Formats: sequence, C-alpha cells, structure tokens
Amino acid sequence: MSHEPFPTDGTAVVTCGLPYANGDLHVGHLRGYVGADVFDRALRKLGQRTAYVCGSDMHGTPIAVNAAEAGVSPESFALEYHEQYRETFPKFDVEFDNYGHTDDGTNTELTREIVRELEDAGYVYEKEIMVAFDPEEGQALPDRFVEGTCPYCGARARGDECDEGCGRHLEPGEIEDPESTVTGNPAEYRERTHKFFRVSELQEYLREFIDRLEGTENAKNQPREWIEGELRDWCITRDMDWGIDYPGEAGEGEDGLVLYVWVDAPIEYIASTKQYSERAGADEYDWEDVWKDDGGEIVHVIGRDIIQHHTVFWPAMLHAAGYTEPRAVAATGFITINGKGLSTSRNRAIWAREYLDEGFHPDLLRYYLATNGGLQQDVDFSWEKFQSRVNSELVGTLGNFAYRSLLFAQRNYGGTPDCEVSEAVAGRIDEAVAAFREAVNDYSVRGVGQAALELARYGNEYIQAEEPWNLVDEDPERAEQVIRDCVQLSVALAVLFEPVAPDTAERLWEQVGADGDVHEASLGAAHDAPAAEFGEPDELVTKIEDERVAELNEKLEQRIAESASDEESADDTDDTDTDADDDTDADTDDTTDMDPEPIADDRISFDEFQALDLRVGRIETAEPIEGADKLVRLEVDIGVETRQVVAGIRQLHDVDALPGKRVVIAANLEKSELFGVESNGMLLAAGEEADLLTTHGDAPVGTKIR
RNA sequence: AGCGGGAUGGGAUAGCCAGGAGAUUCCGCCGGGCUCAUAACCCGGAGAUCGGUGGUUCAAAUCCACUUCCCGCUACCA
Repeated sequence: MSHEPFPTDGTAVVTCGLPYANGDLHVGHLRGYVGADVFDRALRKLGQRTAYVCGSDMHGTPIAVNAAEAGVSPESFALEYHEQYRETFPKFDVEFDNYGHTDDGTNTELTREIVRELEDAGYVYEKEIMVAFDPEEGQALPDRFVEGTCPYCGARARGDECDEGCGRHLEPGEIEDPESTVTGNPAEYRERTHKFFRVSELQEYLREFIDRLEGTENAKNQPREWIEGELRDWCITRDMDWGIDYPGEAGEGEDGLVLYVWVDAPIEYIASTKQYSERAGADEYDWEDVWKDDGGEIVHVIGRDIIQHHTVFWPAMLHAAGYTEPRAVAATGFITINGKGLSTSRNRAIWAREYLDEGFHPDLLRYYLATNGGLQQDVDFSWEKFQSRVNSELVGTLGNFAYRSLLFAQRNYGGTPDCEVSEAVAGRIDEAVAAFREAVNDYSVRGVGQAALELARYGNEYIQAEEPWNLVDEDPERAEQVIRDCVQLSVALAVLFEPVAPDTAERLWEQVGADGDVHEASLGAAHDAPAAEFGEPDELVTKIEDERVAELNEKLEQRIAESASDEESADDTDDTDTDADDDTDADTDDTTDMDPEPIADDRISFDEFQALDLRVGRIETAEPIEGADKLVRLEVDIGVETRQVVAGIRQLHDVDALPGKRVVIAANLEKSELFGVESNGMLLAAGEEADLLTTHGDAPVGTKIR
C-alpha cells in the first residue's frame, strides 16, 4: 500500500459495506453502494488498476432468528435476499466486478485459513464465558435468541440489548428471567469455552495504523477512543449452527462453535476479490497483489455505524494474519426522508424497487445521492428536492447544454465543425479534469460530480456569450470555432460524468459519435476528437413534473400512515448497516387492536408478591437525560424520601408536564445506573405507550400498595 | 454519561488544519434584458451578527474554554 496520490502503480480495490441479507434495499443502502461505485469508476478514469467488489452478509443471529420465524433454513432465507440484491444492483448501474456472499466456498475457506493464521501466530486463546442455554433442546442461545427482563429498567429486552427500554447493551448473563425466543422455554446460563482474538496485543500497531489511515474524519477519529484507550480482546465465536464452523484439527465445528459474523463478513472483501481475480485471470487482476505483501490500495466505503469494525477489528485481523492494511475508510452519513430518520419498520423509506417501479432513470438517483452532500454528511431525501436537482442541474444545466450544442452542430454542420478546439476551452477542460482528480484524492464523491456539472455550467455561459446563432451569418469561421468547442465540451462531459451517471454519459458519448467505450475511457479522452458527422441528439434527461412529485409524496405519506396503524411492533424488520432508524417521533403511533400478551403461566406465591414494595409517589422534577433518546431523570417524592428514578418514557410523555403527576414506584428494586445516572426505583407503566400507573383516590404519597 | 461527526442567507455547500479586505459557489426569491435550446445566459436586488456565551489577538467562521441542538458509536445486533 502506498500513500501516493491516485493513480498509483499499485492495484486498488474498492469495497462497500456488505448488505445484510434480511431485508429489502432502500435509498439508505444505495447511497453507500452508489458512492463506492462512483469512486471506483472515477479511479478507473484516472487510470488506476482497480476492482469493485462486494457480497451479501449471510450469517449472524438476526438472519437465523428471522429464518426460524419464517420457517425456512437460514441458508435459503439469506440466499433469497442475496439473489435479490444481485439482481438489483445492476439496475442502478452499481457494477461490481464480483459479487459473492459470505457463505460461499471461497469465503468459507479463506475465513478458516485466516483464523488458522491468527491461531498460528498466537493471537487466539480460549476463555470460559456465560452463555444462555435452552436446557430442553440442549441448544445454546446466543444474542437475540434470548429475551427477558432488563435488569436496569425492567423492560422486556433482547439478550444483547434492552431494545425497547433503556437502550442499554446487555452482557451475556445479565438479563433476568431469560427465555428462548425459539421455543419460549426458560433459558439458563452455562459456562462455555469461546475463542478470543488478542486485539489488545495489537494496540501499538493500531495506533500507528490509525494515524496513516485516509478517508473521512469520523472514520479516522472515532476509533481513537478504543485504540488510544483500553483495547479489549474480541470474542470471535458464537454458539450456534448458522455460520462458518470454527476450524478445528479434528472435525470442524464439532463443539458447535461458529465464527462470529464480524469475522467472516469483512473477509468477504478478500474472497470476492479473489473470485474476481480467478475469473479475470491474474494477468488482468491479481488479488494477491492487493491483499498480500503490503500490496494494494484498499479503500473501504462503509456506513458510519460500522466504523469500529473497519478501523479496529478488521485491520487487527489483517495485520495479525499478514495481509495488507486498508489505505482508506470512507464512512458515509445516513439518509433521512423528508427530514426524519429513515425507518424500515415504519415504512418511512424509499425502496430501491419502488424507485425503479416508478420508472425513474437510475442516474437521477445516483446523481442525487452522490452529490447532494459530502460523503460523510447525512443527506435528506425528498421528492421535491429530487425534482429540483434533476430539473435544474441535470436537465437545465447539463442536458440542456449538450442538447443545444449538439443540435446546433448537427443542423449547421452535420456534426463536428472542421477546426481545432480553442486554447481557452481546452484549458477549461483541463481544469475540470484537475478538479476531478483532486476530488478522487479527497475521497469526495460529491466533488467528482461537481467537476462535471461545473464544466456544463461553463459550457452554457460560453455558448451564450458567443451567440453562435448570430455568428453563423456575421462570422461563420468564428461560429464554427465556438460550436467545435461546444462539441468538445460535450465529449469531456461524457467522460467526466461517467462515474456518476454511467448510462447518461454513454448516451451522450454515442450522440457525439465518439469512438470506443466511455466506460473504459480515461480522463485523457476528454480531449478526444468527436465524429465529424453525427445525427440529431436526443434529450438526455427528462424533466420531472410537479404533479408527479405531488403524487409520489401522497403515496409515501399514505404508506407511512398505513404502516403506523397496522403496526404490530412484533415483527420489526431488522435494519442493516446504513439505516438511521428513528424511534424519536411518537407522533403517529396510535397503536390499536393490539393482541394482549398472554398471562404468565408461572404462579408466584403470596410471599413473593409481598416482597415487592410498591409506593404511591409524586413526580417532583423531570428532565431528559442527555445523550439518551428515551430516558428521563425523575425526582419522585415517596413520602419517606425523594427518590431519583430513571424511566424510559421520554418519547411517550411530555417531560415538562410530568411534575406533579401521581405515580406508582417499585421502591425496593435494586439500584442501577443508566447513562451514568443512578436509578433508585422503578416507575410503573403499562404497555408500549408507557401509560403511567396511578391511584384513583387520594392515597397520600408514600402509601404502600398491596 | 464518554467518544466521534455535524451546525455557515429559504435549501445545499466552500472556507476552518497553516487567523487578515464587503464570507464562496449553486439552487430558490424579486425586478429588468436576451432567445439557438428541455428556457439557458446577462444585469440589478432582497436575504447570514458563520448554533450560543466567554476568552486569546491589532484582527476570529477560522485558535482556546464552556455551552445548545441533530446524528452515530460505546466492544456479544449486523
């Protein structure tokens, strides 16, 4: 790997975060895949030898759980999405040189090999940890296979996270009353031997690595907390069937351990490169040049929610196993929809399939996603903004310039006028080329698109200032010159715009009758001579009418409303890496017709009930806890004393209206700490809406409830 | 709570690391002109105390401290 400006003599690979095979693709995903696709195409334009690879992420607990619920095997469940992704990406001209998946032979083999290399190098050790078990089935229950009661806030929670209550991460063994999500059986905790990767020993290496890493600011800085603080070793195995068996000397996976999905997922970057290399031939592209012997330029484009995995665990693995470290990690921001967080479970999303079904050209969305904001910035999508940028920039500026220039050229000269391009225009094209090159080296996908659009803007100014339509009579020679320049600008535009809008660029390239393939053309082709003769041009981009936008908005709003009303909250479609799931707006949540939870079968004794000390209280003060979405810090008067209690009700109640309310407090619950705030007791509330419990008479504050 | 990223006219964005003229550019808005074209371009205009407070300095969008809001991460969700 070098840190020379692109293009380098080395071989590059561009990757994007693997889509997790358990849900449909939406604009949030597309942003990353398009961004990386643009970057890779732009690298090719610079003359960099590169490949763009990716694959579906097939393993992990969520897929196993969702597959079990759907009554199919995890493999066929994940494969179905894998096929869908494989078909969808080309429709957006996201063209991978190879698209594999983490469960295929190449990745399975390579993953085991790398884990063995880690073992051989002494980076793996065994340790006993607590793991949930279903004693009836004799099955281990990792992560989301367990549900129970959050020990911190008492809410119903998944084994790994209190997802509906306080949002806190739970360590195995922490959750109370654990039960299996598969069978509903009560779960118990047992000691199990797991494998750990000694990330802590690579601290020195990672410190140096992070200082030379290129990419976005957040990717370079976020991992410093870990790398410059205390690095913990990483558990790389899970007790489950679905995944890559841990490599063992005798009979792999005999003890039922599979590798943690975050081990085999990034290795797919290598495996996919290898598959490409094997198909293309090592002369064309050799994966070992990239991944071995400190060889190539590795650029990872990811969502900013998975920075640590790509800047800590992943380079640690690569280094320990003797592979090349990444040159850059570029972390994209999220997509919001009409200013609000994209939410798949609430159907507040623009789906990939939906966009295509509406009949829009992929380049329009590509342009919007690639250039609406910096890569690192969050980008808002709305149909109005989409329309505005398409109409003014793609139609008005770029499309209009090409169309008026080529139409004029064709009508007056039957093609390209027979003269040389002026120095001024050739110089301006060079400027655009330089801006393009600089953008690539800044990992600025936006800049790549801007370079082209600014050149088109210049073209409009130029043709307008020169007025060739007047010159045709007044000064025919000058008119030829101007139109010759405009045709050349169109050629340059096709080249420069290809990464962002490959199909539009191809059509423009064909319209000027240029030779060869614009996708293969390098930046130098911006100066290539167009055909002496070409036909009448077509409009490159079509305007989006206002009625269309109104219609699309209506559809979107209706859909969100529908999904809010028939939300059963049970089947939260799980979100993958690029979602900014929004749980902050409690507006449309009029949940009705909910199936009540079944009454618990287990009876408790009167004594057990007596152990509960419930008290009437009155909220004295209430304030949101900073940094927590859901938590509110309350001071509650319970007669004998005033207690500080933390409750997960921020989105469900007007915090300012809480003081003065009479409530019921579980007073003898053990203390816990949430977001650094001690909670001494628990506020009782009913259901998803956290309907607060109170007394209907005027029992004094402090009264014990029996 | 800790850490990271962000906040710049109505929208988007540059400038910040290496402090200096009236704060960049694009879109939108208002008025006027022009017309080969999918109405682009030209001229003029309104609109930002650069999230806030305090400090350093001759000089702060830029450096320092504190603070507000949005987003992400916090290691066994991917």
